[in-house]
Amino acid sequence: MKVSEAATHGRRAVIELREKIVSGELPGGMRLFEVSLAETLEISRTPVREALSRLAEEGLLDRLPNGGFVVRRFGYEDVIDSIELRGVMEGTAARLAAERGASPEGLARLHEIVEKIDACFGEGDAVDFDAYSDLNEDFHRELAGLCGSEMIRREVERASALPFASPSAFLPNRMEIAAFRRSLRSAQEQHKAIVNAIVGREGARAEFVAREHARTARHNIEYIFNKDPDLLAKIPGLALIHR
Amino acid sequence: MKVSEAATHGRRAVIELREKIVSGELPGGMRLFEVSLAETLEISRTPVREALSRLAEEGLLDRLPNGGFVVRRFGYEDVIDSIELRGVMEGTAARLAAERGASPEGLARLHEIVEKIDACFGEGDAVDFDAYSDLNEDFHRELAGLCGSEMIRREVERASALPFASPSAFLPNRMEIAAFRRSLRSAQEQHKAIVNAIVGREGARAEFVAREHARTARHNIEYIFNKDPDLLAKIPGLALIHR
DNA sequence: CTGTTCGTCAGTGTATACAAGTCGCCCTTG
DNA sequence: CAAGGGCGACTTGTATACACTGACGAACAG
Repeated sequence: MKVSEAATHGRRAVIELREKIVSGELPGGMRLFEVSLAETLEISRTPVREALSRLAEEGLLDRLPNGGFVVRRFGYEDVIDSIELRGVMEGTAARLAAERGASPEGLARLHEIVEKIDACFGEGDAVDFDAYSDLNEDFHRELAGLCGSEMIRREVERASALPFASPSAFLPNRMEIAAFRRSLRSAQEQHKAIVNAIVGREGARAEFVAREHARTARHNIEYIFNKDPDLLAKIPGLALIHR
Repeated sequence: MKVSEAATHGRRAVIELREKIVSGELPGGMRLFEVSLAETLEISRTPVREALSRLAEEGLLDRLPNGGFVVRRFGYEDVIDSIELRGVMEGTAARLAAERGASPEGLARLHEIVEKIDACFGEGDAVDFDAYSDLNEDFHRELAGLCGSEMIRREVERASALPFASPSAFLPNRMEIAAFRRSLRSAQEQHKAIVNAIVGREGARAEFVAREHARTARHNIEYIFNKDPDLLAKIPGLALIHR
């Protein structure tokens, strides 16, 4: 058996089912039955139950009042709202880091990430997307934990958990649109402003730049919905959106 | 079998275990073993697993990396942080209700609740605690759903889920301290200000009054920790705090 | 034709036996 | 004495049989 596979049937089931939900293969509103899933995945009902329970925790499934699960249905408004919530949570993490003070180590790591992101930009519109995407995630993860509170870190991460709420959800793998690439530069300016505000103990500024930063994602998704809805099925994590 | 009992062993186990955690009988940091819990509750391991899974979802347990659960450990900072987060979330709900507009029905229900709370106050410091407590919960629940977004409602409710994060966590059953009773009046003033701000589409005001409103709870818990720590074991939902 | 009741069945709830993994301890060996 | 390996107990993972419940439909009575 492959080592790369998660050790247990339960973990594997979580991964496979998540993939099927995110890809839209199990569409929103569909009820999931333990027996049929067990047959599909070729395991018994027990690890299936385990997996369903974890996916409910993750927010991809809803529990029915009398037992059973349905795939949660997400619409345009839910995407907007979850981006809004991520902005609010990241804003709170930034504000608390400014108000309560951030550890020198954390700030150093954040500065380092920002510098590395700078290095992703070349002449003109050229951007190293893959590197930017990874570093962007690092930045947001570091920000979440910066104020030193485990509870804040945890809840900020949670707000980024849904596939379309993540900070790099729309950081286009091979997106050719020039406006999107340019938006990365202004996003990086916001990264710097957030760090600067935290260093200067400017809580309100840190909070609201972080919120505005999340608006970039909202702007992108609005563009996609209005101008290029075909992209919906193509961008990972957007295929499950109900139209 | 009694009708009042939750239908399934699993549900009953959730209730009993939650009670034992909140009361401090199962202290923070304690590892929970399926077999021993099954023996204690006189059921098999299956519904115990189900219950543990739900309590992890609720935030009272943490999953261990290689299986198993521990009772989550909460300290003073966690109480402060979770109240902060509830304030942030309720602030967001209030702001969005102001910005996006609230339904007339929702606003009417909110007004009605506010009026009923007014009726809880008598001459001098007299307050009908029980009625206030129920109505206060109604107010916060109504506020959470006021902007019409199911996702916002759900996440605000979630932020109030931990026993010491709930809006009426410290609304003292039989608390004799006059200052606490007086604080209820100013809390009610804040209720009115929040509603007023929402009606007037003043998003920023709604958000920050709601945040300040949550500070009442923080103020109370700071008082308890500093001046009267014996109360910790007595107030429901505070017994699980690690000192 | 409509309402009610009973049966069937699909699906989850529960118990339990067995498998497999993890961790600590002890023994062995260098 | 230290390090490494292996043994064993303890705990969770998995399969499966059976119980229970709720929903739907058919049949019968009013």
